[in-house]
Amino acid sequence: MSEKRKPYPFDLFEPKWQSHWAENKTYRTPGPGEEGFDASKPKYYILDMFPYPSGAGLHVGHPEGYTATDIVGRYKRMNGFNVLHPMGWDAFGLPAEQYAIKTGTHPRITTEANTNNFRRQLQELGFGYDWDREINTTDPKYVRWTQWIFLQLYHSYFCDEDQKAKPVSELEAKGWSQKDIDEVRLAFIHEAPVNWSPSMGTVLANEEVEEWKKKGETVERRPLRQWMLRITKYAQRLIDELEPLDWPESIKALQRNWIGRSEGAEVTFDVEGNDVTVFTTRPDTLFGATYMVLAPEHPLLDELDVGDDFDDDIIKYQESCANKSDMERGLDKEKTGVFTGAFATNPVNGEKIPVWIADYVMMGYGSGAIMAVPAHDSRDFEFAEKFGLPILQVVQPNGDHDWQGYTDSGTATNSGFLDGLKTKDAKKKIIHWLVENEKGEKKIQFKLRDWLFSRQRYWGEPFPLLWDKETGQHSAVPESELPLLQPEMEDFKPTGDPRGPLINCTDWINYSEKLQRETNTMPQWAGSCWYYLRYCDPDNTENFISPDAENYWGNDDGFVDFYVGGKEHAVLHLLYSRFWHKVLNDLGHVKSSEPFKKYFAPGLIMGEDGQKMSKSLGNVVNPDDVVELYGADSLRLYEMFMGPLDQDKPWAMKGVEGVHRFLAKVWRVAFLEESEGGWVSSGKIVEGENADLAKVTHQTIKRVEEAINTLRFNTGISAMMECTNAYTAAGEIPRDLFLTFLKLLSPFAPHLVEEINATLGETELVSEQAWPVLDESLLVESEIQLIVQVNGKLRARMTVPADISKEDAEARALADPNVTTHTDGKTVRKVIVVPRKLVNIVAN
RNA sequence: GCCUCCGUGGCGGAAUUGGUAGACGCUGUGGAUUUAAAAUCCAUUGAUCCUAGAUCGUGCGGGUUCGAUUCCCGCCGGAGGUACCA
Repeated sequence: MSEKRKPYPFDLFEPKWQSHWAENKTYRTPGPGEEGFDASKPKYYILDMFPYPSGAGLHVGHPEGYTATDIVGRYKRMNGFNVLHPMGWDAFGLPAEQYAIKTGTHPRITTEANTNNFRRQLQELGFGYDWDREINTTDPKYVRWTQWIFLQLYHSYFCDEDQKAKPVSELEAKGWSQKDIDEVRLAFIHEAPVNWSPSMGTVLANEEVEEWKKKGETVERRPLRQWMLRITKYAQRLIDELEPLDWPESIKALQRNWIGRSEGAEVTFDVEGNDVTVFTTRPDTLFGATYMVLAPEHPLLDELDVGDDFDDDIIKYQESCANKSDMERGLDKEKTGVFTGAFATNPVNGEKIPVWIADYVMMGYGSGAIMAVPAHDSRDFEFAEKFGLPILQVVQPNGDHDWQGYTDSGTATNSGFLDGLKTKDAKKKIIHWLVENEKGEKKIQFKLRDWLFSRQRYWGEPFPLLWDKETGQHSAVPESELPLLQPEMEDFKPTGDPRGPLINCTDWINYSEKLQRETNTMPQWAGSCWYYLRYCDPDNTENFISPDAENYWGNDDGFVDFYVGGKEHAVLHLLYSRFWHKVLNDLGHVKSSEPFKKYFAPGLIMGEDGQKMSKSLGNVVNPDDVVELYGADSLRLYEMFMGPLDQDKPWAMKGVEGVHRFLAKVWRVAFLEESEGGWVSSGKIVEGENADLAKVTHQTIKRVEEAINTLRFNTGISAMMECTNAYTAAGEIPRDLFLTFLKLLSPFAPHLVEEINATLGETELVSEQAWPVLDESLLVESEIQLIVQVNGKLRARMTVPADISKEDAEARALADPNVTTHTDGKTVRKVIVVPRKLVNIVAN
């Protein structure tokens, strides 16, 4: 019966305000052309990564970033901005499909239930989203434009000369054949070994393999025809255009690393009458190449005529490698390989060197062939040692290092015309020589690979493409037929057919006598590649975004002003979005070339035990439980008070109690508890003035503003706690100061603030009022404290007039008894006076 | 191995153009209020010397400086990313 007494009645007023906001559309943000739009205001577009609405519901990690953006968004609103702060659902995805396979429940049903639950949870946290702009990637009205954008890629190629995408119609006009156009299309079909998951019945992108393997799925290599997107053409731009963005350096580094740019040279060797090109970052070591290694899959191996004995070895070795993924190859640290029986001719000196195959050379990087310089490459060194291949020094190390296995730069030696040159200069000279002699050229190589874009799933956007049954040529579905939705199905089981589950829907597949539909679907990334654009104009039926909306809400130097979301998406999602945005930019559909001007990644919230939250560890905190016990404001405030936003930090329920107590303290400034448990006016809010409280309040304005601008919310909350402590101690608080304070707190704890504000008789919502203006004059101190150090050690504090002269400060410091005890018997060598800070006396 | 970041009380963390280390909160201890509890309030809470006051103290070792948590060099430890990428 005796329910735990609530320190303030959040359970009554939080739902009340949430309904009020929803009914009055308090956070509705009209855009250009919409009723109530005020074009005179500046705009601010602040965006959260939209969630995948899983069956498990919201995790306490979600509200971390969402609260941060909510605070910044509310702050900007109060400062006169039109703030676009939307929310939606990245709702395609495997879990709903797998649930469908198990239960027969259509993914659309599951998805709807999950989004409803997520929406409820977010609304119960009081976030100021404009729910009229809600989007869902599975909504046919959204799918239509995802497919439309895909067709823009399909109809484009990358022009190397201008470094941008252009319509393939330009090539058609020049008389290019379809076959040649397909060689350059941004969306193209390609047969290659891919990661096929028998357990899931789909292929996966390289980037996804490890994630699913961890979850227990099986993945194997298998050659299949797949749709790819030619992201590699954008590699250089994706690096260069990252530079000016306001992103954390660590995230930029992650992307650069992933794109993996290497400068070097291509060198052509003759192998038994065939040209074989290798890529090397150290062309200066060409004289030290003592053998060549081909990847086991290298096409040359089929051409070579080396005799049956060698052929057998080669085939045996190829078979042993074929079953291993790149990842597994990496795990076998022990070098393996076989001699092919063939020899290559080193172009620079005519040396005959043996050609080997080994799986430490990958077909997917460079040309799938290397010149091995064992003296100056650790892998080649290891291989040469194991197989007794010659090791020839061609670099004289800087400093006192052993030349064997020395991989840094130095001075060329045993290298003919390069001898004596520093590595840097030797590189230049040898490249010049290679070009002159038509044996190679300078080359920039990237690790980034083209994006495997097709999946064999039901719950994804179907490709709006058709195949001619006779010619085998593909073509696009007319735009008027978009969206192209999946057919209704009862049975979602994988067929084992690598064309995916849609292959069973014969009615759907057969488009006409001649034409058949593509049965692959797009990966989950597709919808999240462009959703930030759709929020600006979510109901547009003519265009994916109107030029007016694009123009008003976007920036030229990065569309979204501020993007917040987990760093687990730092590489893939952010890279894919940037790629699509650049294509849309190249084709003239958007003005900016980058989607996100500023980006920030909140840290992970760990379990109370300091470990990552997981069901198996039983340390997961459910936001619903926290809201039930302490209210939404407490949850919001706690997540911001835990520590720096970008840092990983452990959950502590005691900490929630702490901020809960703080909010109760604010409540009790305005209210007094009756013996019956009700609340009446405290009578402490009065008309009047109080210079001390005015000073504290204005200091708090300053500190909270700084905290919001630098995303260090924890320090802003500390400031508000100190301010509240001052109010509590004061007894009576001037009404205008308290109302000012409420404005400061409102972005953090909007429910509590609106409730107090309304009860005080104010009629306008705090969130719709202007942010307080700092009065610097109130912060001016007439007296300040100076500290006095002797030899850098604190010895005394003195209260002095704020405008004290250096001379007076020095004189008073030297006379201070706490100072003289430490200077007596010593000679004062020097006195440093830092105005308004300290006096340091150097004496010995 | 490489890239990026981090290391401050019992805990989360404050303190940046180098200037009082430990703000704010949690925990602990003592007290007030209460029939009791909840809630609330007050004091105290880096270590050592066991009062004063002093000494030590921001991972370790150096350096620059009147002065270093902050800047520089070299280590140690941790987190994340990536990895036979030629």
